[in-house]
Amino acid sequence: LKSNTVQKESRKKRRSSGAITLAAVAEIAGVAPITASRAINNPSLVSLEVLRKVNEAVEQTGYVQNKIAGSLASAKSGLIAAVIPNFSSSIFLDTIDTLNQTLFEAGYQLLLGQTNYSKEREKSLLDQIIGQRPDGIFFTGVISNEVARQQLIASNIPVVETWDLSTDPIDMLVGFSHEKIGSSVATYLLKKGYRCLAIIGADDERSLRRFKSFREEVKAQNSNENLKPVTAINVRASRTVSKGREALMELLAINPQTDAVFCSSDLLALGVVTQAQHLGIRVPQELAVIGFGDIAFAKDTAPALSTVKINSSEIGRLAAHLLIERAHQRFLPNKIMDLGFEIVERETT
Amino acid sequence: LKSNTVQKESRKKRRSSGAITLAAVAEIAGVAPITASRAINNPSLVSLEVLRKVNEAVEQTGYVQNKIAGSLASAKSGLIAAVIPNFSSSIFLDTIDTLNQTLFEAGYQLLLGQTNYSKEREKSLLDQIIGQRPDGIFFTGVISNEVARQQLIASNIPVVETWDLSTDPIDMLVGFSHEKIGSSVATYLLKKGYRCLAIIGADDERSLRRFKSFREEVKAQNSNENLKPVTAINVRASRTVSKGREALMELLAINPQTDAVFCSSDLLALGVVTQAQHLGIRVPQELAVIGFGDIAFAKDTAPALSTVKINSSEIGRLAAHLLIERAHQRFLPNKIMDLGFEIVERETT
DNA sequence: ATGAAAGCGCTAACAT
DNA sequence: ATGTTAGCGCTTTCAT
Repeated sequence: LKSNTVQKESRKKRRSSGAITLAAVAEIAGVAPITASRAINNPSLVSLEVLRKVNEAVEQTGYVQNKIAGSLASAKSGLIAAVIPNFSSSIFLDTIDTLNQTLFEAGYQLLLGQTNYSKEREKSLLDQIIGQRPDGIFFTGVISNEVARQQLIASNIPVVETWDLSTDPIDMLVGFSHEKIGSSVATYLLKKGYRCLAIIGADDERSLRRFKSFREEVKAQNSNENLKPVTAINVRASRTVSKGREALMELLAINPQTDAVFCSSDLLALGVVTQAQHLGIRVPQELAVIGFGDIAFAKDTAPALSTVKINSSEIGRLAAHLLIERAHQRFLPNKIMDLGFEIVERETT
Repeated sequence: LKSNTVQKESRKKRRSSGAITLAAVAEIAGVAPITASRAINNPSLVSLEVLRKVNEAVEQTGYVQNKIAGSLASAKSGLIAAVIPNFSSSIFLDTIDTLNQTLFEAGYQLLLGQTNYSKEREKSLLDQIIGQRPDGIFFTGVISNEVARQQLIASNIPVVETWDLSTDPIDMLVGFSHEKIGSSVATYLLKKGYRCLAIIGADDERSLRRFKSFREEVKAQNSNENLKPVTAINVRASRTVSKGREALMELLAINPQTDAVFCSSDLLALGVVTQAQHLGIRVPQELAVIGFGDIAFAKDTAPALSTVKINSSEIGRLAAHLLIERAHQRFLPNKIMDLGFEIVERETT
């Protein structure tokens, strides 16, 4: 049986990666390549007889589809890109986890890029990503850079922005209002009777927006009451427990009367609580602490941490569904979805 | 100027994704497509004049390379796949973080897949991944499934296995010995004077191997001393703080004299410490606790957590370098690298 | 330093 | 239900 790969006149040019191709499988099965393709990708289109022969040939050769070639031919890559700031902020990972699960079940692979909160990095990452022609792009946050926005719109790739609300998303949006969170937390703490409020947080854009409305709410309620101005400690990019401990020391040096702190992350809040315990400050009697994110073990710390809970898994699930729908060209009426938030009262407030 | 895309006889078949192609850029720049390609990918090969014209055309059109087409032509995808169990075990994320950083700087994109500790899932993920023809694959852990191993070897894709040591890796390996960790921790606790040891852990393969050698070490040292047998609490797949709290209750019910616990993760250990505090058990005087992983805030808990530290970032960095070297067809002498570990003594032992 | 030609391996489009 | 043909958009190979 002369079923060896025929070496042509052997003067023309050749390359080939050496891997088994669909054409080889088709030849063994005794059908045309397109028929083998159908048998593999859409079995209902071929006869049982053909299906059997093709499957046999696949088994025999150990054939694995070259999706690169398929992507080029069909203009569908089967890839969805996700852009995240980093892997340390575990708060985003629940979202990515669920996003990935949901996408995988629908047959998509996840292409992951991290920006480290750098706008330049975000731009070069975006070029790389668009180059890969993904079937959709998921962003943690919204894109403000106008050049990037235009590029995304021009690329015609479905986009979901998340973790925020904005009036003019590039395409789709699944998020919540940081402004509402800031004012709600302020109102909550004031209602609980705290009078000298402070904030400890990172200087990323979303934290800053929460803090801004927090301050404004305090100021607004100050007309009829006698409130101290809000003290702010900026921890830059460090959202860690140890930074929270340091930040409390800094805060108490500036304003020892502080009786409530709103932190931009649960880890920072945990640090504040730990440090307060070290200093013999009773939580929440002398100092109330509220975090942000509701990480998995917030309820298991001692005392259990009060925080702002976001349904981060739901963001991932919804974003995945939106992208999949869009990839299938389906009509989507609601392009902006507000998932809200919840203040979870535990033992630190 | 008739520079519009000429619609041929308009009876033949056409498709085209509609995006700007390299050919279009080349035409505007007045050069051949291959020259435009060189100007973009390897500027040193073209004259300054050509470079200028091509850059101008790129700017003008907003051209973004189609890497899918490039990948097909060059048999290089620019993608490296990473397989992780999940996103919740933050211990793996430092590795992935560094892996991703290092790869990005070298121009690679990360394709991420999660197995959820399921062998079936791992297999179907692998098919999907090989289909994308990545330039390398990173595994968290080692691959035991023989079919998968053969498939990977046949695929000819560079592979790094990690987080473990094995005598016959598929290709390259960056890890450490779980057996040595188990026996070292046992020796350490016994030297500190603890006499009734216990383990609390998940039932993944690597934890079990640490525990096995932990037990064996205790048994081995029992010949000359009078040690109690090791009690074991299996928490299945939950490596959470709250599970650690539950597990301690379970443990004390079974064996109230326990004076030292080795946990398979820092979060579990943290739960044990928290629960001990709730119960009024002094740590480490009445109960010693040691974790695994050295998560970022292990040093900031109260009391600070003793643990086993793995250089997880280094695993990512090394793996990235190995894959990149291999992708460039370079020779690699040391295929197995043992990164070791360190017992970090803090306040809980 | 630049270009012409020929594919990479697959699938869409149009037959039959 | 199956096949024929012609690309997808790029880069390799070989010339000049």
